[in-house]
Amino acid sequence: MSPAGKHACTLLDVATHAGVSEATASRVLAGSRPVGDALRTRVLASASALAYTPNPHARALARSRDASIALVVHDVTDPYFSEVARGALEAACEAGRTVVISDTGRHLGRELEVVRRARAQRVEALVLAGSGSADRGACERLGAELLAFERSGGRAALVGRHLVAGDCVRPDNVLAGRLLGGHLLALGHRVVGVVAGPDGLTASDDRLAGLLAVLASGLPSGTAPAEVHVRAGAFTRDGGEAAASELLALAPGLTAIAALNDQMAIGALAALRRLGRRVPDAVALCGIDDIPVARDLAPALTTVRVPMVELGRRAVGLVLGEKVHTRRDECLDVELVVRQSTAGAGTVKEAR
Amino acid sequence: MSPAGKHACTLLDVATHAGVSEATASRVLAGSRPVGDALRTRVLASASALAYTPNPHARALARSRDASIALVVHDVTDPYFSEVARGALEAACEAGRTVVISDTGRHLGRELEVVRRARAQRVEALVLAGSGSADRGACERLGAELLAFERSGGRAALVGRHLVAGDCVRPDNVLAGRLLGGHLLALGHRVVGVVAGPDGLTASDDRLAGLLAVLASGLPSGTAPAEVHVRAGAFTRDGGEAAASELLALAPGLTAIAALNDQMAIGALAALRRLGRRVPDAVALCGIDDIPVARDLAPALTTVRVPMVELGRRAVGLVLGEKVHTRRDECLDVELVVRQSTAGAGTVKEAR
DNA sequence: GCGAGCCTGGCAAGCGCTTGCCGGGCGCAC
DNA sequence: GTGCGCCCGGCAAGCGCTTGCCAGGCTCGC
Repeated sequence: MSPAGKHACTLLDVATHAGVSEATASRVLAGSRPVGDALRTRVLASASALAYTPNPHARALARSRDASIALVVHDVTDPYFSEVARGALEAACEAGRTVVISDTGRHLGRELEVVRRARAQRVEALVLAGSGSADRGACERLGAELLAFERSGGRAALVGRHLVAGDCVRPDNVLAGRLLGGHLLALGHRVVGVVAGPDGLTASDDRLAGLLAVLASGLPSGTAPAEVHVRAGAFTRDGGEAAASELLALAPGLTAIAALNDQMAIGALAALRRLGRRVPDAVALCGIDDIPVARDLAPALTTVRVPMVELGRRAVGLVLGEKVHTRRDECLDVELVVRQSTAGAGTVKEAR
Repeated sequence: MSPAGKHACTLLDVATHAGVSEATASRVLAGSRPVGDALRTRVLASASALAYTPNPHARALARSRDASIALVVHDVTDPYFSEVARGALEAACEAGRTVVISDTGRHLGRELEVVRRARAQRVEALVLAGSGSADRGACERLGAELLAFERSGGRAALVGRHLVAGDCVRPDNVLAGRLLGGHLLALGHRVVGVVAGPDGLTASDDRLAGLLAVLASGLPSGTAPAEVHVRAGAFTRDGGEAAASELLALAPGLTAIAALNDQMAIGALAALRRLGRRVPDAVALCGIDDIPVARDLAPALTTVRVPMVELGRRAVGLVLGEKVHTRRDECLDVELVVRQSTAGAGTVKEAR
């Protein structure tokens, strides 16, 4: 079938077949300039007759702008990131874009390198779903690189973090913290341990700020403030397990542990189990994100639902959407999901 | 710094700076032909002085071969696929390749389309980690497309499935099934429910075959065969939950459930919990894959460890490795991991 | 009725890199 | 000493597509 020499057919084939010039064919297919109806239909017909597929490299070269979007995550196997990636992939696919993905393995160096490459490759858009870093210097270098990327005409979006350049889309982290704090206070907890993320990450800092604000000041209903102990856990399961162990040693009297993400809550659960502290009877436990497996843990994990897929979709939406002059910052709503890990019989209860 | 007009510097810049022709510069950088030492060093020096980055599109266009590899998964949020993706990404990164990823959302149509696009784009390699399909027609079309892809010079590898074209790397699925069967028999289970994957998927069929073979014939040690009930569960958590519910209704007397992957085991666990059947006391439960969360479930899940990351790495290794004439089929070893979900006090025990 | 201006098609010059081919310079064998 | 062949550098022709510019024909205004 078809000439089918070495390549799928080229624009020239289409143009010839339709009896027009290559330029005209290009214009109708790209819609870059109005073309008369007669020709347009002829070209379109020829294109589909020949099953024409434009060569993306030629196009990228000519336009010096690649039509794919680069997605950077810290760890694909982390449910949070894979959900975000899922959303980004869906949106990109719907927009007909291909996405090149990189996994930094939580290395900042890799992140910088990837952004640099994205710039060199002149991809049209960049979505950074890495969780950021406390390292000022690294952040500045990354920011500078991102700025350069934008100045060279690319679009960038950050998921759940701020930088000197790029639009931002994030969950309402402060609210997430407040919700957890309010929930724990209302349940009567007065000594709570917090498994935080790495210092300096907006995601962790904001969640922590919201949580502490509520915990430290009590509820409007008159509920008294609580004593709080904080340990950082790197946002990973193992980090959470370690941090929870320390907390338990440090403050044996605590009746609740709030992990700032679900992965760490899973780790904390393991620590509690290992130490023989029953959840929620002896210690209540909660997380943030509502990763899919949260509901299948035993006890099912109380958490704050973060629209992870939507974060990914929006991020892609931003970088593909029309260019606006001000930097955007979208904040997505979150919602408390109460399950068994904070609701057991032994939990101290108070009138609401 | 540097001319820095619109683009990062080009090969021509390097050549000029080094005082050689573009062709020579190209050859030393690509190593496509020996070049005298003097020139070589000059060129290399200029390249690094100018921080030269080759334009991948120009290269792809000229070579009519893209240096990136396409990775296709059915669902990035499924831990199995994200682990595989992780391995593939690592390997690709080490080999200096970029990877463009597509998530088919478990739609066969998308899969076909993606392969087609990979061909049009002339990517150098394709890694298909989709789990296949029972739909003969779809498989044939996909196989044909893959064949065309290979004939056009691309390399393809399949993870955990066979097709008319492409190398294959997979876990020892039959062994995985046998291990589970042997384990359950040894524990004394004589009525077992099996939550299988979709019919027609090699991964499911092989696991099932291994499991049934052992279950139906007993152990060499003289352990008697078991009565088996099978229900398919689509390899998803929800499918597993539904299938397990059916099994329990169908054969209330079963003392063990073997899910053919961990996701379905998680679903089955939920079903058991909902029905008030304690695990492992009333019903033992086990899965296959050993996804990271398996050990954090309560009870921790007995399963068969599948080297998921390694599957991804190998797949990339195959497509990037030297071209050999025969189709390869790598089978990776698996290992039984016994945890609490089959080890509770109430489990019927027999001498080993 | 005629010129100004607009609309639309085509020409051709690239985008940055690779590669087939040519040719100059050198070493070697006879 | 001369001829042959080899090694390595350069020339230039693309890879497939986009786009600035030009020109022909049209419409419209005066």
